[in-house]
Amino acid sequence: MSIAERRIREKEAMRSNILSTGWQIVTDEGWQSLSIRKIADAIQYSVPVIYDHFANKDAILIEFGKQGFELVIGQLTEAKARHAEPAAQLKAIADAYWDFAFKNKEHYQLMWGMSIPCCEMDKCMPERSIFRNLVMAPIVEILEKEAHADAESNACLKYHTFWSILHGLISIKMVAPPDDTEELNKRVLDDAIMGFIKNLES
Amino acid sequence: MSIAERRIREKEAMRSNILSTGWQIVTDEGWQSLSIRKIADAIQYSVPVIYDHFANKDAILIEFGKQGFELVIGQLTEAKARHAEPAAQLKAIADAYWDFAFKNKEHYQLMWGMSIPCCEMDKCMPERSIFRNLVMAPIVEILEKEAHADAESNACLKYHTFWSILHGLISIKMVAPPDDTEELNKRVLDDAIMGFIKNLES
DNA sequence: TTACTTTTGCTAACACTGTTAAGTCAGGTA
DNA sequence: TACCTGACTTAACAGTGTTAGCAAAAGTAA
Repeated sequence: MSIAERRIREKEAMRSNILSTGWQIVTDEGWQSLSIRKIADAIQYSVPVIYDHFANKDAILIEFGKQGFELVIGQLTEAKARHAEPAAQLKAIADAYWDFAFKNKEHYQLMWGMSIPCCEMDKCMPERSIFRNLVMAPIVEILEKEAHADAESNACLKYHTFWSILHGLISIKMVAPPDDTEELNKRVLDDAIMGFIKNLES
Repeated sequence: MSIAERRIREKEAMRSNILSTGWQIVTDEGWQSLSIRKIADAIQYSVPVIYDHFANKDAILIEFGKQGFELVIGQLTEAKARHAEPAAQLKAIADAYWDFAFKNKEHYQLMWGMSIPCCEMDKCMPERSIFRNLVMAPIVEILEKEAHADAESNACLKYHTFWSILHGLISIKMVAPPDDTEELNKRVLDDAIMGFIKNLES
């Protein structure tokens, strides 16, 4: 009983030790240079121990992606709650998402599988649908207010557009950082999102 | 004279042999699994000869990125030439860009440095500014037609927005391919780009 | 033609990756 | 006490990018 319990506890402790040590390496050197051996070295265990807790290296990176989703969902929820009007909510979500991406660059990249084969993503990431619902709700509200014929199916379309704009801007800025000013980038975001919202309402 | 010329010719032949053989591997197995040894094997030379022609593996991948730019610039130029009105030109460019991205997935990914450390990109890729000018021209035209106060500076903003929408849509579809229908994706593109153009004109 | 130099290409290694088979040894169980 | 299960290790396999050092061929000058 108690022994088995302790063993489970120890196993979980080891697992989270691997994750937090791994994350330390990621923040220090970038996720590209995370390696199983580096983790093993840091936790002072041999390499195969890590494979007792994770199927492979990708599983560890996917775990970080999940953590990223949990983080951003929290921040988006807060940002949304600060406003009543759906248009204002949408703008707040966009701003919060933007902030998150650049304050949590490593997380952001792992969330959208910049490293991981894409097919496994959807199964491992139920968080993506939470994110989706969060963004979709205010869009549906706006469309319904404007009494559009097919609000539901349009919302799906508009959701994709909304966060394509966001993700596009962020991707570009991440690939080629210092050739434009910080300020221009924020203006592009504002321009795009305000245009999008305006279009939604008309 | 003639001997030196032949040597240069042979050297260039070897270089393009490396590139075309490398590209064969990329199209067969994806750029992630391109390796120097695989190229060496395929061209039936030992590994170090490749380093006589390219500083490292990244240099080869960057070369493919360049080729991608040349390709897309050609196709966008054609698409643009088929229309007279700047709004129609912009739409045609967007459609052509979209087509290119999915018909040349490997090229597209290498163009935007999904593998390569970003800092070196700008130096190695003057093609990016050609691309930029190509897209910017019709935007400037529209803005000037509408007699906007600061057409020039706005165009820069709008250019970023335009292709952020494009790149965002494409990135998303590339990361998670089969969860939405082909048709929806095209509708999202049309929706986003038409909305963008409408905004530009008002 | 001979002697010298340059170029070309190779072998073999270094220092890393991810992953796993096989064995050791301690803790817990009957 | 004898056994067994698991935790943990060593050592290896099969890859990766990269480079030092050497042999042979090719071209040049006497």
